[in-house]
Amino acid sequence: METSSERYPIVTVDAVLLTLEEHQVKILLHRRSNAPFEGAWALPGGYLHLDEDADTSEAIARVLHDKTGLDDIYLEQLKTFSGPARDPRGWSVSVSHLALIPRSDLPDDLGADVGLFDVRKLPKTPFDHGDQIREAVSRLRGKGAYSSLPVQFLPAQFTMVDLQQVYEDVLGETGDQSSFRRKISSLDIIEETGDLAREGRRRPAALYRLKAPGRTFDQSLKGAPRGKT
Amino acid sequence: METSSERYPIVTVDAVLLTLEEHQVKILLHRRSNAPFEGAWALPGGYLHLDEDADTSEAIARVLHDKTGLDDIYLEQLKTFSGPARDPRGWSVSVSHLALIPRSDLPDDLGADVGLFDVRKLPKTPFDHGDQIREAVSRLRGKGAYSSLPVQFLPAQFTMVDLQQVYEDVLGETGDQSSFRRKISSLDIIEETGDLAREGRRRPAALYRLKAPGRTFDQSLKGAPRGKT
DNA sequence: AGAATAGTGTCTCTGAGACACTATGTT
DNA sequence: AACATAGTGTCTCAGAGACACTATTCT
Repeated sequence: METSSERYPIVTVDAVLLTLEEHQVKILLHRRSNAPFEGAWALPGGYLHLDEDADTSEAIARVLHDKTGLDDIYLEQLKTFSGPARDPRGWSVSVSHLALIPRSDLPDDLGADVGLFDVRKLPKTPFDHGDQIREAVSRLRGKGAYSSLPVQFLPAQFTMVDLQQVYEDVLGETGDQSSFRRKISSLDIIEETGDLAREGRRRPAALYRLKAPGRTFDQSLKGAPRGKT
Repeated sequence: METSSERYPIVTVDAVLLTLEEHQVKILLHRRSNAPFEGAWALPGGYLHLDEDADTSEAIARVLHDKTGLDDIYLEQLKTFSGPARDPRGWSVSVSHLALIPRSDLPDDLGADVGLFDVRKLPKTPFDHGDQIREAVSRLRGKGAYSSLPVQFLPAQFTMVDLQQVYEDVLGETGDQSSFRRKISSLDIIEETGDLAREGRRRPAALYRLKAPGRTFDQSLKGAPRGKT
């Protein structure tokens, strides 16, 4: 029966970490400090630590923590990429994850080896990172129209106007205010906090938050809240 | 200390192979011939063959070919399951796939170590196969309402009435004929073959086929038609 | 009070479901 | 011709977009 043809493949985890900056969907890339492709802009990723990771979501959460200092990032599994050629080190499997984060959770200055890039103007990336990014953006846009994914780009409290702006930035189209509010209400994913956003302008807006801590319905519960360290 | 391969986890591929029999969604399980869980009903699955598999989809296609003799099965990647506890042999990663097949493509008699089970009355399954099955059925039902997934349960040629029956079997609810035809037309996924199905009953029905060989839109192109070998 | 932004009421038009009808084959 | 199943026409109602209106706060 099993005559293992060789041994096991290399296994890694990667994250397509997206955020919104200047009304553009941007991706966080990181300069590789090791071979292969040392010095190239690439997705944050790394190996599993079999002695500490509970699953691949925890593994990528750990990697992101180590590379960006952030915890409690919204994560969901995207797709697994595999094959003999995608990594020059040999037959490999990469479990790719979608990560979403408000721009304000990142430091203003990211440093020299971390950068945010408009997803429509990407630098050359190694491996199949381009495919992973395309997959992630397509997931965001595809489900974005009627899911709670874009909410992850906002801080915990936000106004309806903020929310509408985010959806429009993600989908690249503007819409009617009244229709938007109706649609969001029917999705039943946010609730009023009771507070108001008074930012010195004119009439203050009501503040909302995501309803269930565990986000929406289908895939989302995966690597979501992470009560982790 | 356990067999832990220290650096890399065990990597396997599994398939949740679904079909439709007697208007029920059924899953193909297979009696394990090896440890662990020898003799238990489990998902068909196996190891990667690094010297012959081009990716995980090809790997699971090869496994299914070896276990059922079938080629050209509709496949799409489902999700990757991982963790230290899901397999007693150690930290493991399983890339799970959804496979759909017409009942008529399977032999009438499946033999003693292959069985079809109603997805609502599953036998005990080892590993996290129960989770994988739930995930697959939920994907089928979730996307089934407006995707071309259920078409994969039918042979290459089928009538509108056949098609409606399949959707209703999958979703578990009946609907209006006129509405159904309008919805399917708007999806633009099938086309008339020009032939008629004359099965000795009364008026013959027009025959249809899936439009693009590459199925629908979003995820489906993954492991789809497979001009394999 | 007036300006500016937040938030709502409502008209219309489209699209889905319900249901009755027509069409075309078999016996 | 009668019948059974395939396939279509159309009515109605609910929901989405467009747009004008009202509400609340700041200066």
